[in-house]
Amino acid sequence: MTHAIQVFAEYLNSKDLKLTKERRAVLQEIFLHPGHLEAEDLAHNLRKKRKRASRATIYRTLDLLVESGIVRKVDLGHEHSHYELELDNPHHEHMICLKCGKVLEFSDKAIERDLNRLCKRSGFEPSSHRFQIFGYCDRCRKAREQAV
Amino acid sequence: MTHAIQVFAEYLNSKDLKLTKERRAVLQEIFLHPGHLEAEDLAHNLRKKRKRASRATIYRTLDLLVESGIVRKVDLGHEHSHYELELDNPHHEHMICLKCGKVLEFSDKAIERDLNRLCKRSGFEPSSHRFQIFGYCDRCRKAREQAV
DNA sequence: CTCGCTATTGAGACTGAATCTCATTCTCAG
DNA sequence: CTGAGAATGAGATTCAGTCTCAATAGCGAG
Ligand SMILES: [Mn+2]
Ligand SMILES: [Mn+2]
Ligand SMILES: [Zn+2]
Ligand SMILES: [Zn+2]
Repeated sequence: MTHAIQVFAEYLNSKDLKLTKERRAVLQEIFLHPGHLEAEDLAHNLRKKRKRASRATIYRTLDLLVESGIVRKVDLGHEHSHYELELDNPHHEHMICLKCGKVLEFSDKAIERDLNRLCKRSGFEPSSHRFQIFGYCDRCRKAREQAV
Repeated sequence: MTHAIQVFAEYLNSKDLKLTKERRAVLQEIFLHPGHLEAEDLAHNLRKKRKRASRATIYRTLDLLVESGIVRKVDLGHEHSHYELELDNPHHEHMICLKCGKVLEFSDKAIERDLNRLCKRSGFEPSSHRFQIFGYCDRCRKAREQAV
């Protein structure tokens, strides 16, 4: 957290931007709720704490946090974006349960190797990628099997 | 195309739905422009041919085509969906050029194997997945290297 | 072929996520 | 402490996609 604030402050400074109380509050809130969060949750949580920030500010701040490498935008197949910490949280992919929404994280060297091999073969220079698996988590799978 | 119409007609029939001229026109248009198409393009193309169909009808028809297994919805990282033929077009993943928008398709047995292995390990039952690689296609990569 | 029950259509209202506008307020370097 | 410039919030706006509902069309029975 302290480290993140520092990184953020430096980033903002380098761009002649300012570290406002709203931006600080958003970053703090992200640390309080680790995991995959959405902008509206953030707004909601801040409101409960009387640290309200407008939707516009929250989205603007999230963009800045992404640019500064503190937060990462993730696609979980919903109609809106999710965000997760990038600091101390290495790249990974997601399995998403279609029943309960649970998200499992995974990463696999073999897949990354294959990806690079495939890109090389087509002369494609990869800069990012994402891999999502939709299905049923252990719990929900068992519940379905019962039902049959 | 003939086959697709037949599949569609059967699907519609099985659901007590009707094969209207709008639905036929949409399906026909999809065959005329193979590749990754978007709903608005479809609307535009049909309008040029005086076969206009409303946005609502186009989206409704695309849903039906997906349900009947003729068309597949694909995510290319844009804010809107793309669609591609599913008939005679086996599952594959996409590389998307950030410069020119070009889309390369690829598929890889090793990745599919890894995916299944990883799911098994977590007790996750996969039902679908998608893998996107963002970066620069061969052409654009070379143009960038020149620029340096 | 005609009838009539249903499904379908289109215009436009609506939604939800995200972005923009702009007048007012805040930050921080000097 | 101050002022230039950045940031904020309310609300308007955008954009893809969905919904509503009155008018229309498909199609199976007869
Ligand atoms: Mn994650
Ligand atoms: Mn494709
Ligand atoms: Zn689950
Ligand atoms: Zn390109």
